[in-house]
Amino acid sequence: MSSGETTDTTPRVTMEEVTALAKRRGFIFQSSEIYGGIGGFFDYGPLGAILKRNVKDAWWRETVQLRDDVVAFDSSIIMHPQTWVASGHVAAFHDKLVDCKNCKHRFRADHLPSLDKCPDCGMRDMLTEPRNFNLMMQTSIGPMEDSANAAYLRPETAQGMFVNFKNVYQSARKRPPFGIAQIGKSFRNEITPGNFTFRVREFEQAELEYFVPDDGNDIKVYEEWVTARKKWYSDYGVREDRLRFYELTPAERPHYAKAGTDVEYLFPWGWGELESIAHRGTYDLDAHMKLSGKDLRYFDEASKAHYTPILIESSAGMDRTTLTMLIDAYENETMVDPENGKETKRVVLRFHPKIAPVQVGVFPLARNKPELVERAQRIERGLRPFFRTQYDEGNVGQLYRRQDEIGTPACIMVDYDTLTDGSVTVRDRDTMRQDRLADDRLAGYLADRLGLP
RNA sequence: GCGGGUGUGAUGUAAUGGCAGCCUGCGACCUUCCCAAGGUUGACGCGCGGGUUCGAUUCCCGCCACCCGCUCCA
Repeated sequence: MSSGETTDTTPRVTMEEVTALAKRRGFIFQSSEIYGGIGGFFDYGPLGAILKRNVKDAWWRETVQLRDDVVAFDSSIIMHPQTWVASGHVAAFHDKLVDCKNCKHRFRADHLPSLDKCPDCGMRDMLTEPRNFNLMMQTSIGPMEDSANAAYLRPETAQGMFVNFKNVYQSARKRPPFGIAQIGKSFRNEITPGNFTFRVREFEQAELEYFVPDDGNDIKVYEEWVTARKKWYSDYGVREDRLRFYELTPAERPHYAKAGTDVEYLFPWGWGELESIAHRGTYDLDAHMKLSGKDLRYFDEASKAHYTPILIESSAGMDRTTLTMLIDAYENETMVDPENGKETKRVVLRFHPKIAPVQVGVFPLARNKPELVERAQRIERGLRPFFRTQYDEGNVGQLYRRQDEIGTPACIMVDYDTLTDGSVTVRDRDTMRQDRLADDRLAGYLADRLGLP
């Protein structure tokens, strides 16, 4: 969309490679596969669950833990149905849509001048009946199914923080500027799920709602958050040339928003949105105040007056970010052995050490030598409280390749010298270089290489 | 939801109206020991449901899932 793109848009990997590896190594599976699968839902396997957790932890650490102006939150998935009236989701998600059977275009029924003629191709009698497309998932509260107790699964986590603004501001003893953050599941009846875990019907969001006073600093705070989020992606190793921060034009953003930025990653199928950072004005709190009749303003001691805070929001998709980490780390590498000139290939996931599901692999040089096995297992157990470790044994080359394929940054080999002088070799995932060091230096070396636990 | 395509072990694939073969991976054992070494061996498959047929993984129909577009935008 933005002009003057200089990025090489050639996919580095295909989605087939990524999905095959994700399944073979236990990152991500299609949900309910033995029953034929169910569209738009996925399960995270042993490595994927850790990867996603690490992504969420990284977000939480930088957004909540390391700041004194953001507090934690965890709201319920099902909220009072009026919430979604105020948020606009009931209206927006209840639009009647018609399709043209001739040109296949789709229109909002209330935007059409006539229901018998297609505004695009001009054909008559090709439009379908207006149909409801409610993108919110419905359920019912209580054992009796009737319309009186209908409820929705939240399509975003943000509203839980909006409606609780006053609870938090009173109990946490915070005054704007301050933020509320949460990570949680949301649900949408996407018309067309697809692109693996990119567009799904059940997904996890990490959302920050930052409330600022209307003192003229709102744009500055918004820009600080854009900068903070840029730093986050960069700190966790997403390639800069595959990431862009697209600033929305006034026409592209809602009428109440003074600014908006989409964070986009270059997926194999093209640019896709990971996160949206938005200046939302007082729109959300105003809507809830109007519908509920409750006062959601805060009291400013200095001026002895009540104000509605301005909202700066960052809303990031955790499944999308996890997928980004997987794709961005994926590398098909061809190497030439300097000794014999032979070409070898390997698949390596270059995860940032802090999000790699396994950080340290520990192996004995030979599996049929009990003293090597015992020593390697002892070292692995010693590192386990501080790093995500994995013990394995087998053929040396296979052990390394297997760890490359799941993105383990460091591998420790216990050999015969270990038994005599206690030294081990540490093999680096990216350079494949090996360093020999004394075992009492191991923990410090790894902490340095992988980051503090 | 609409149009087009696809569906064979965990992965990537081959062939076939009558035994489904292979690569990689995975497990066990032997041997070797520093980058997918060698040997022996094992487990796992025709997406689901109907129909045609003596017999269907193969042909037909329906469903489901996936891929490409429309749509959606965390």
